[in-house]
Amino acid sequence: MSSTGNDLDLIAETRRNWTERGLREADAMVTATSLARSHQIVLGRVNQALSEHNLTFSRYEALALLSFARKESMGMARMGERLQVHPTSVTSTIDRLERDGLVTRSPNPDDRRATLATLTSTGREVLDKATASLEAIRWGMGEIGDNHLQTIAADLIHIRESAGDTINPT
Amino acid sequence: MSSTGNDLDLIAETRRNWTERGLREADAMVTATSLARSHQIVLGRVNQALSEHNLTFSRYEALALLSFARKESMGMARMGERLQVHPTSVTSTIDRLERDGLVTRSPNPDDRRATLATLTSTGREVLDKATASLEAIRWGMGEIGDNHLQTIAADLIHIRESAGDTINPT
DNA sequence: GAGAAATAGTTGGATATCCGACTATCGGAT
DNA sequence: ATCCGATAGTCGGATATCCAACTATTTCTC
Repeated sequence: MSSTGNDLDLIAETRRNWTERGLREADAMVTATSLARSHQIVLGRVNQALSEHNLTFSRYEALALLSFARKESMGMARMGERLQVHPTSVTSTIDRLERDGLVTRSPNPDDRRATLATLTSTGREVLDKATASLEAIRWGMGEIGDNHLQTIAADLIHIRESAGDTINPT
Repeated sequence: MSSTGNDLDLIAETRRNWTERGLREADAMVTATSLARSHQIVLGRVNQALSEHNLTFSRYEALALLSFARKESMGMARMGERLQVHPTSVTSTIDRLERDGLVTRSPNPDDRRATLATLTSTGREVLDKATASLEAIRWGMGEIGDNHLQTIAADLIHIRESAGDTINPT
């Protein structure tokens, strides 16, 4: 799972191919590709670690978000904003969490359009165990030192900023 | 699409929440989350740009890979290795490219198990136009300067290396 | 107040991805 | 030569994600 079986640098190879063809924006292409590959690696490790808890990263994120909310409960629209996914993705995620007994749905008494998702005690337990698993694998970051991790996160701020994300000073 | 509508830094907020709860590996968590968000931003822009060509990034990558191959033709297993996706994903991608007339399937005369995917002339045209669109948006990297892009790609090498990817010196 | 505009959530449809299982074929070992 | 493990590709099933469209409410506007 960790080794790719390839004996050549796939990204350097792609850069070479494109450059031969007179590509512009080679740096942007390489960065975008590196980002995609890195994400694939990290997400794969995280999902692997979460699979023993019958979770995926999406579901884990939803549970964690609820755990921080007042009464461990939150409206679904708000969840979509926080998780930055489409409302239909929230519906889908909560469907499965509810099916597995980790979350319950209840009507919002103050707004009859709205639905509240609430963490169950089981959901809380699963979340805590899953969090321990993620800490054990350092959220998929392998043996990379904190200094490098901080550098990566700091550099990625350029991308988040370019999309209009709010960035607070550390 | 670019602005999130959130007036707070979602990642800094998550760090704060987790730190209050005594989380270990906060840097790893922040980096993993930043990576996921950055990927989402870039992939979203890229897919947006490709949508006018009826392509997705996955399909674009497959076309580009074929365009570099001898005779613009390649076995599907090899495509999976190069694109680093599961064989069934290659089947699925080629299905759609074939449906749209951008690629054809043909038997490999040297190995009756194997199937060759070959770029069609239409596929080649669509690829070239799509490439121009991606260059125009700098592969989703916005206005970020090449110096920053190079830094990001260089930092992400730590992650790729940790997964056993082959890295060639620049 | 009444109608229009905005918001909350769901459903249906599409794509991408993985996994397990299955068929066909290749190739090596005895 | 034959049998068995490895390889190529596909199919069915599951999840995640988006978009368009639809219902039910709420809120804003005149």
